[in-house]
Amino acid sequence: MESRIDRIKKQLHSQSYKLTPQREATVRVLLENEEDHLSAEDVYLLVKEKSPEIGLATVYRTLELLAELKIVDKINFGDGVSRFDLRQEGAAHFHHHLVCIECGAVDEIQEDLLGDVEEVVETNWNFKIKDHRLTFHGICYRCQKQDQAEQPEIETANRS
Amino acid sequence: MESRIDRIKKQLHSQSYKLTPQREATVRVLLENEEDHLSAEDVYLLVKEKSPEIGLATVYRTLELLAELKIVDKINFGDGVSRFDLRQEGAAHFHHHLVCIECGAVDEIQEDLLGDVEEVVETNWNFKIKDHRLTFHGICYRCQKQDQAEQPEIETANRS
DNA sequence: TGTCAAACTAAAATAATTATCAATAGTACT
DNA sequence: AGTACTATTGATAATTATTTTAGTTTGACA
Repeated sequence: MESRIDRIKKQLHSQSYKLTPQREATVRVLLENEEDHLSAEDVYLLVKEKSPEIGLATVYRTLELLAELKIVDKINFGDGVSRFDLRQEGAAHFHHHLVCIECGAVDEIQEDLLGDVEEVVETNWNFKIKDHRLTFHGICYRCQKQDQAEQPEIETANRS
Repeated sequence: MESRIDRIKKQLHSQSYKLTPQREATVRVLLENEEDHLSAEDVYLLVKEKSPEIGLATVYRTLELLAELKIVDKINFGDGVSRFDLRQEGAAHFHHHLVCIECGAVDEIQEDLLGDVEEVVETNWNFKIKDHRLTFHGICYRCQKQDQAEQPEIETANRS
């Protein structure tokens, strides 16, 4: 955990940026909430709990900076806010997302599913891929289970 | 073209919405610019050319409605504005996008590249997929060509 | 210690989108 | 045709997310 911060520090230094206390606080929040997909506002509120004097603009600037250095990914699920996600260390590409249209949960897929697809795109469309975003919208396993429990008659009803 | 409008009209009627002149004007703009990925503002300006009395809010409302009925797709490339795209008729899935990080151009891929991937996701993650978004970020063929023309020495320089 | 640039906070500005609300158009019924 | 009703619209205010600005603080280095 600490080592993770150290490495981020080095990444910043290598581009002659500094890991200021505010930036460190922001990174820590991201580390502590790696599972979630926090919006800038979310990050701001969490950072504020530990460092109340921090400004929203600083959080925005820090996230922007981290995104530029590819330490975090800025993603957009179409709900109007940008979300920020720490990159897996050493991951060459972006992970994918499963967005549940019932409960809004966002799960991650770390595996790279697009190897073959990328090859096709690079050769067929002559496009040099640098990054990708893949998001599935649908119903997560939790909601499927719940739906089944609530409306077990659906299956028979449809059989008419 | 006219038949396309007719079909959209029917789709609206089937949900008891009407194809008002304003809505028709908006749809026409989308049809005439099917290749582009217009923002709400873009659509508004184009609609205004033919029907100057139309209001911005109406365009937003219409686009929202069309998106709800799955007649258009609302996409978000992370540049802060939502873009709107007519669905291919009968297309079960969303088409994919190639966003050039140099010139900003957005090209489309109509083929469905994700058949296999979706199957994997549905079974391995137990996720019922309803829709997907796949966007590649990279360098389009136009910029690749241009880069080559401008800096033909790069290749030899690297060979040192 | 003094200087300078980077980074900070708070507040104002901007951009995109949404909500409000009175006016209008269309429709259904008499 | 006339009235009541509902959907839709345009203008504009409000909201939300984000960026910029202005002035201040901090910390590295001569």
